[in-house]
Amino acid sequence: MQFPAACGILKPVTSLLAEATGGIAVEKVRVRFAPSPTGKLHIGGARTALFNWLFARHTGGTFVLRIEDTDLERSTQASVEQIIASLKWLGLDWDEGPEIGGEYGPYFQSQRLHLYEDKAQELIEKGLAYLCYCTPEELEAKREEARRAGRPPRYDGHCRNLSEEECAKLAAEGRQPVIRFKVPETGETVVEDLIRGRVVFQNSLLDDFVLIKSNGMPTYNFACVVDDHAMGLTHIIRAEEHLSNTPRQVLLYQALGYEVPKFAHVPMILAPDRSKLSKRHGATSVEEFREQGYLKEAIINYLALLGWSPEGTEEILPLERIVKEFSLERISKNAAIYDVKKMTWINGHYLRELPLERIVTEALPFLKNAGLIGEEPTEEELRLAKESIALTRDRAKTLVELADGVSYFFKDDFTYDEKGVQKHFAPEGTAERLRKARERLVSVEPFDAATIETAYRTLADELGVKAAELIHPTRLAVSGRTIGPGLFELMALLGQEKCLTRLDRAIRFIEAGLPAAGQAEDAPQA
RNA sequence: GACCCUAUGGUCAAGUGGUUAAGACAUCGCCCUUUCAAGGCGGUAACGGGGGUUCGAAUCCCCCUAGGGUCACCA
Repeated sequence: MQFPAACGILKPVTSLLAEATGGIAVEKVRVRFAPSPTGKLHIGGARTALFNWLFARHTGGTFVLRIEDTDLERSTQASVEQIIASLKWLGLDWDEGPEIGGEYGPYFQSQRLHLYEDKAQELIEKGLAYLCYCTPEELEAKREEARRAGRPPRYDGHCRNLSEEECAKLAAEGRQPVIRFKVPETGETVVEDLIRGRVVFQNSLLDDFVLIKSNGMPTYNFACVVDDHAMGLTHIIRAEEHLSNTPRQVLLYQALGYEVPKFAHVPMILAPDRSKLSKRHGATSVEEFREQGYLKEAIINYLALLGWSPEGTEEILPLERIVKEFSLERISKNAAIYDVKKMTWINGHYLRELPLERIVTEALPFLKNAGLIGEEPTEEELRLAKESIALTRDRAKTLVELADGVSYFFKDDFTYDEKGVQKHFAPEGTAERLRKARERLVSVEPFDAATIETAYRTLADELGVKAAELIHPTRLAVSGRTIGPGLFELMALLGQEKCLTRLDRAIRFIEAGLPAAGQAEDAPQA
C-alpha cells in the first residue's frame, strides 16, 4: 500500500550496500565515445566524450573509443587523426580503442562489417527484417508525393512481403537491395532515460528503417546497436539529438534478444543565437580553441559546467574534483548556449594559477609563432620568456594575448601606442624629464626594481612633479604601451642598456615633433 | 507538418510545495593603484503566458507559446 515509503527506505539501503562494498558495482560500468570521423572534434563532441570519460573514471569503469566510419563519402583518415589528437590533448584517455586495442576490437566499424552482415542475416531469418529493392529515386518520389498529400514521408513497406520470385526478378534488373527492419505496426516503445525519464514512442509512427545499405555498409542505428552490445557497454551517454533515434535502437535490441543498456541523453550545446553550433559561429573545434590560446584545463572545466553542475557553488574545479563529484543525476535537461566569455575567464584563471613552468611550456609555441623566439630557443630566450611571462601572465586571458603582451621584451622595433603618445609624450617638458630620468638611470646600481623605483621617486621629488609624470612616459618609451606589468620590474627585466637605448629613442621621437592630432593637452597640469 | 525534448536574470546555473529565489560569467559603480589586470565591496537584472491542484506553487497537472531535436541507403 505504501510503496513510495517502502522505496524511500529501500533506496538508502542499497546505496549503503554499495558504499559498504567499496563502491563495487554489481555490473562494471562500460561507456564509449563513438565519433564519426567527418571533421575535427567539435566542442559538443568533446563534451560528450568528457561526460562519458568522467562517468567511467568516477565509477572506476571502462572508457571505450570507437570510430564510426561507415559513411564512405565523408569519413577521412585525417579526421580520425585529428579527433584522436584532440582527445589526447584534452587528456581524455581511453581504455580500449584505436592505437591500444582491447578485447572487444576492432574499434573501427569499417573493420566489423561481417558482424553487421551476420546480425542482419539473423534478423531476416527470424522474419524481422527483409530485402528492399526500391531505388533511392523511387523512394524520393514517394516521399515527395506523401509530402504533397500532407502525409508524413514514411517508407510504405512496399517490399515487406515480396515473394522469392519477385525478389529474383528485381535482382535480375540489376537492383542492389537494402535490408530493412520490420517495425511493429502497433504498440509502443519505451525509452527509459537516466536524464529525461520515461519517454514513450508509438511504433506506428516509425517506418521500416534501413539496416544495411545497398553498398553493404550498416546504417548508424544498426551498427550502433550491434556494437554497443558486442562491446558490452552498460551506459549509452550521448547528445540529445539521438533521443529520437533511440526507440528504433530499443526495437533492435529486443529483436536481437539483447539486454537494453541504460541511456542518458545529454542536452545539446547551442550557439549564442540558439541555433546548432556551426562554423559560422567562429571557433567550434577543440583544435581551434587550442590555436587561440586556450588551455585544456579551461576547456575541460568550462565544458564540465555546461550541462552539469557540482553540488557546491565553486566553479573553478580541477579535474580530480570533477571526477570525484561527477554524477549523471546532476546533468541538466535544457540545452545550453555556449558562452566563450566565461571560458575565457576560466582560461585567465588557469593562466595565472597553474605552475609557471607549465605556462611557459604552453606559451613557447605561441612565442615562436609570433616570431619572438627561434625554433630552437637559446638559453637567453628561454630565460627571458620565463621572466616576462611571470610578469605578464596575470593580465592575459589567452596564450595569444600572453605572447603579444611579452613581445616588447624580445623586439626593439615596436611602435608607440597612439593614444599614449598624445597623453604621455605630448605634454610640455616630457622630453626633458625623460632625459633627466635617463641620466639618473645610468648610475642606478644594482639595476633592480627597488633601486630603480627609489631613483625615480627621488627624481620626481627633486623635479617637483608627480611620480606618475615620470612613470607613464617611461613606460611608453620602454614598451611602446600604456598598459603592462609594474614599470620598475619591467625595466629591471629589460636591463639597463635597453632601457637607456629606448629612452634615447623616445627622446629623439618627441623632439622630432609629434604628429599633429588635435589638441595635445586639454587638461593643463594643475 | 508529425513526433520527441526543453522552458529560473543577457549567458551558465542552484532550487525538487513554505527561501529576502543561491552562486558564477558578462555589465555598471566604488576601493586599491604608476597603467592594465587581479583582488575587495556594492548595484542593475529572472521563475514565458493562461488555467487548475493545494492553506500555500519556480517546484505537481493541463493548454498555449517559444526554442531545440528527429523524421535519409548521414552519423
